[in-house]
Amino acid sequence: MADNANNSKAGKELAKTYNPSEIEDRIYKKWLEKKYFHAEVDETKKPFTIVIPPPNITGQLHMGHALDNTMQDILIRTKRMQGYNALWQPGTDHASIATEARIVETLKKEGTSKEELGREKFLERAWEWKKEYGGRIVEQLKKLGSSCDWDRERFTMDEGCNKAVNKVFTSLYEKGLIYKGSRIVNWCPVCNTSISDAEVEYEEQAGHFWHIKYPLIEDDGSISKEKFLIFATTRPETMLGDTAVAVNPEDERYKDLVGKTLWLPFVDRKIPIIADSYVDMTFGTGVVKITPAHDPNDFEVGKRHNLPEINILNDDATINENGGKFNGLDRYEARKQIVKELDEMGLLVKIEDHAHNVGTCYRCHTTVEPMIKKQWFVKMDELIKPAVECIKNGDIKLIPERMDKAYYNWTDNIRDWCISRQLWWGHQIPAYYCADCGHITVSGDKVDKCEKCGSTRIERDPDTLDTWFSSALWPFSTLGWPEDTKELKYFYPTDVLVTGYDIIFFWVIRMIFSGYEQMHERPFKYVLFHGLVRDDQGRKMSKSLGNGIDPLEIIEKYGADALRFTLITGNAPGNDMRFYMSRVEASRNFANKVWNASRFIMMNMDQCREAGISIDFEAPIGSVRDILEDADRWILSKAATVVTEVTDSIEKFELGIAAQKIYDFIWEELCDWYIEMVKARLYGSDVTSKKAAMWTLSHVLVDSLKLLHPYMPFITEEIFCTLKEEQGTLDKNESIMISSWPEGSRETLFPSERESVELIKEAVKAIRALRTDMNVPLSRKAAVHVVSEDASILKIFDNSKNFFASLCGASEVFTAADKAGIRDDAVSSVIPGATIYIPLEDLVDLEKEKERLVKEKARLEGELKRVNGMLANPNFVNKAPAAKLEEEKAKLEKYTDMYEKVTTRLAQL
RNA sequence: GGGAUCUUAGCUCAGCUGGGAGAGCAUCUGCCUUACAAGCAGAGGGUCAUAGGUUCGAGCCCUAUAGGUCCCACCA
Repeated sequence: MADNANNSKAGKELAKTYNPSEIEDRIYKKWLEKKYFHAEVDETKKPFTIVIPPPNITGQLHMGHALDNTMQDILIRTKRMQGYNALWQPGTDHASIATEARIVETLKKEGTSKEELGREKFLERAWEWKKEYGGRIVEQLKKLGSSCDWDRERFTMDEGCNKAVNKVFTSLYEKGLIYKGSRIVNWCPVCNTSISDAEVEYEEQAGHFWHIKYPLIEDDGSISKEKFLIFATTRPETMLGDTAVAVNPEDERYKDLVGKTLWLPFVDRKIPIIADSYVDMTFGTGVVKITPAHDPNDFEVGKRHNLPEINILNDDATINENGGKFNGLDRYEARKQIVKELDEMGLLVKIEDHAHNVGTCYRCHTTVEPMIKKQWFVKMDELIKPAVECIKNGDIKLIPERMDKAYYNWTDNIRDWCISRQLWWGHQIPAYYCADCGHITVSGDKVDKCEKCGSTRIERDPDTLDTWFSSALWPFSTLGWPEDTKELKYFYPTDVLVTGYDIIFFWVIRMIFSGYEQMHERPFKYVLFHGLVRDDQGRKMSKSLGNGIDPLEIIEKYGADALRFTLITGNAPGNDMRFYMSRVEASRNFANKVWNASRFIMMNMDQCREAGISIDFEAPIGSVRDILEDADRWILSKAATVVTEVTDSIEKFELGIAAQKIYDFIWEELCDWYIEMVKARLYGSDVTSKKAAMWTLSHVLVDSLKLLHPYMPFITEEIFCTLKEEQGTLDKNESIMISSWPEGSRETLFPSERESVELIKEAVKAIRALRTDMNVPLSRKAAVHVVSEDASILKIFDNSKNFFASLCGASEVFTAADKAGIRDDAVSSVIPGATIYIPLEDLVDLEKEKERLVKEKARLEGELKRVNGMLANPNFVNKAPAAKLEEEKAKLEKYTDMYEKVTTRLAQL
């Protein structure tokens, strides 16, 4: 524990395990102070811009935010290191419904209400609330390491955004694209506001079909006792608003009845039987009751037949005065009563169980009621066109591509967007009504008199706009629009939008058409979608289930780096993922691995310095090329390759694949192989060899840290700075986040060394396997003999003798052209081009040895059969590409040789 | 009803344009080897949902089937 208490600064000994909690805040503070996140317009550099999906001010950081922002941070940090002028534009959303609900709740606890308080006072309270809690989520984003330009933080209700909203509203109104109309809208009786179609979520609920009959009114005006029309409904209470009953015009059963009237009970209304093709004659009885005021389809039918629209509901979903005796009852209570009374009247035919989808409010999940309300709408048919075109012609690319389909599905069926909300917290609609002439004046500026008649008896529309109206403008409003700012010119259009597929309809589409409409240009080039973070059982994380995992707790315990790495690996773009603690631990272990590898390297740097060996770690590869050994060239070559691959993967937004590549390179190639290979040199006395190894270690470590930095910003910064301080070059390398992205340069690619070290690895693995099979622990050293007729292979081993000791417990390595002088009972293993013998004196179990060789022989036989099969197939030989053919031929040669050696060895035993 | 997507090791998932099946965790066996036991080495484990098809060659492309998930529509 004492070790863990203090992560090192230079000079001090480094702690044995990495302890993120004490490092992260210190580093983040440094980044802020140094203003590394801040981007200014600079025409000499290429911009790279991301606007944050503004989190709600009511929100708390959850795993979805953590994932979303980690992805953005990875992209922005990478681009920043690649020399772009990277701007990550942050801000928050006022979240009208959610915030208003929060304030209303508080007021209720205080024994008052928003009505009692009045609009002005209410808004004051809301702003206070925003001041106190609105910044909470921003602080949480910082814990995650987000490199947002906080100097540019915005809010959807700040002055600039207000201007943008007013300007857009006014211009759309002037163009006739915003209109006020009486139409059927979704009404949430709890949030007490209308909501848009996108905000309705359908849930399957167990309900009933009530089969009801309405009596026919005879020609003499009497109510028939025998003749009825029977239909079914899932919402019997809406009958109070029925103004017709419809049948299909083609329906022979009812042809004669069309034009006659039925008697509607309770409200004692005569309603006509009409014919409309909307009715499906094959469904049920082919009869539909028509309630124009409370059903969107019926509304359309009503318009076609000039039916009266009778609203039977109050805003709180109780029955109003149009409901006769049920006036004042809650909708569900009324339903019960109506069914009961219909039954008593003999008008209830039967009740069936029926599962159906019910529209609910996406915020509070209350069942919404369709109601006719006078609301503001955005006319969508023209606006949506460029938003469809841009996906078709590739101006904007959705990732993964399959999101296109969902996108078109929405755009193809789009209806006008209801934008008015009966709320106070939000952008109040800039429309003013004249009490004298009724004219509507729409203006972003304060209006004192009617623009038409000059009357001062005007009143502003009390409603506010849908939250998404302002967030639709986010990519340009945050850059200063409607002012013609230099930021807007330089940073717009933004490059990538990163968000969850769940808000494609709410937000993404609306930003796209708004961008084209206002800026005449796409708002971003790519939309990178991610999925949901689910719990370990695949369930959505939710408050009601209590299965949410708090990212902040994970950060506290395992570090932000581990959380970020966990969220980004093992999942493909747009797919949901499950969150497992075991994966967080694995990420934490990886951070610790990086920490310890660095610790090892720095300890050896210390030792070099103490021994008076000076190494110029900043020296270019050209100046050390001559002293590099095979292993050095091998790892440098591997590093160059991984740099290229990782860079390409990130370019393609394959962030998880890139992360996996970095992980594999650092853990396997660098730690498990290269570091083990150079130990003998570091502990030995050959100064030149030591210098080459140290230079290589440092170089490869720095490149690895840089590649890893976008994923694990904190630990990489800590190690980088410690390393540079140790090397005395901190002044030139004050932070990894402003260092340059590594280049997979050609001069560090060494193909031949690559092959040679790969052969050595084969040999080491073979020896290790032999030892395990023979139960010889590494602590028991043994001589290794490499036999090959190929002098160049022997030379490879001669060059690499020095690391067999630490890698596989070799006491000595001998190379020879034949096996003369090696004990007959030495255990052996055949690798491509050579046979390895280990004389183990008394310890040999010949039976085991044979068993192993027989197994190996069988494996080779299998390989040979496969290769021979391919090469014997004339179709393959004729049609396969030449390179593939050569590859298979080479394999045949290799396996034949190995097979012969194994058989010979078996014969000897 | 329309669409998307998934089905790969015991579990959770990768697998980029078709060319000898991978990771993490779990399991088994050895190791406290002076960076790391949050570690090292070795091992076991998969007719890549099923059935056809295209191809010299299919986890990958096409068709059908079964099961799961999600989105959209909403026949009252």
